[in-house]
Amino acid sequence: MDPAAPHPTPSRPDPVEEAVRRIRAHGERVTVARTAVLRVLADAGSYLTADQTFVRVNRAAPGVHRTTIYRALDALERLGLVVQTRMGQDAAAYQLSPSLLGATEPRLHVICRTCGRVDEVAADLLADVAQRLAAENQFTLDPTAVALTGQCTHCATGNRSNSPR
Amino acid sequence: MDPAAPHPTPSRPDPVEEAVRRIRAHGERVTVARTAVLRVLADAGSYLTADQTFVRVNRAAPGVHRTTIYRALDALERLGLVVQTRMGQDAAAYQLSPSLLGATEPRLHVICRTCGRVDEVAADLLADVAQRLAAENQFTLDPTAVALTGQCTHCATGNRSNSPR
DNA sequence: CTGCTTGCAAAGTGTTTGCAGGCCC
DNA sequence: GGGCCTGCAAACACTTTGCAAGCAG
Repeated sequence: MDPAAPHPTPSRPDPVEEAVRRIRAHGERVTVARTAVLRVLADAGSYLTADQTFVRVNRAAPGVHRTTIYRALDALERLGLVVQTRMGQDAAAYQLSPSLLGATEPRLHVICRTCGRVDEVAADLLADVAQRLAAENQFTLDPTAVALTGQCTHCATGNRSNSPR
Repeated sequence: MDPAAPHPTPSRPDPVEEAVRRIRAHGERVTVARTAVLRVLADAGSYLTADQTFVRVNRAAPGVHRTTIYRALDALERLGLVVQTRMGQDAAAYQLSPSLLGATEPRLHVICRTCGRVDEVAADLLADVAQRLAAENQFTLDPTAVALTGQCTHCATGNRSNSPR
């Protein structure tokens, strides 16, 4: 409850501050909408869709238009501050870039095709794959943008009682 | 050009015939639309979107409605005869199930985030990943449904002259 | 004949665009 | 103050749904 130490890692300031710095460094503008989007993504534990971001941003900064969320997310992605991932058929999902979080590895998730559940998995899972792609196909894999689809044990064992989505 | 040997592997007849057999085995109906969809997918070298399938089906069987393509693809996917993959932001892409082609491994592709190009890669690329997911996360990976995103050398080397999509 | 499939039209969802006004730098 | 960002409305692409008619089994 110490207001002076909101985070366990004081050495890493605030990802939002760092992001703002980088926006300026790129010569782009820091606006209420963009800052709010960054804050919301920073506070979110995992992926957020554009719509979820819209809802949360409007709690803190009412009046921000849905279109602006899309444009802000797009701009932040171009600046490398936000990463977009596609999971299944659904809306695109966004998270802060690992570089802002001090993480060397991005968060990696698997999604169950049947029940739609999302689980986090070992971040280095695709390390070998990335190396092989670089060597054999001259292709630089973006592990964050990869959505691994399949089935969780619960659904794979023929459990049909799950909500199909 | 020998009409009696259209395929180098005569032991495997026609994926469409096999698919039709399985449709019947599941107690579902074999229709012109479904057969045409299967034929088109069988003849296609790689992924087809629903719309591409629609266009090609209508060349062979004019009058088939776009909605029917969606419903046919959905039905065939439920029967395990067709696999759907999402690539980037674009429309869903479909291919015949590997089980129909006698292949043990599905086709695997990488897509360049910048220029949108799709390349086929080694089919066993994700074998280790699948094993790890099974062991560590009790998760059955569906390699066919995975779209690997990243950048091709051409775009990664700062080449900005590409059509951005 | 029974009811799964289809055609048609319309709605739905997620996302993008054009334009005028507003705010950041 | 110049021009990037935004709000608003409309368009957009892809996909789904309701209903009546049609065809497979």
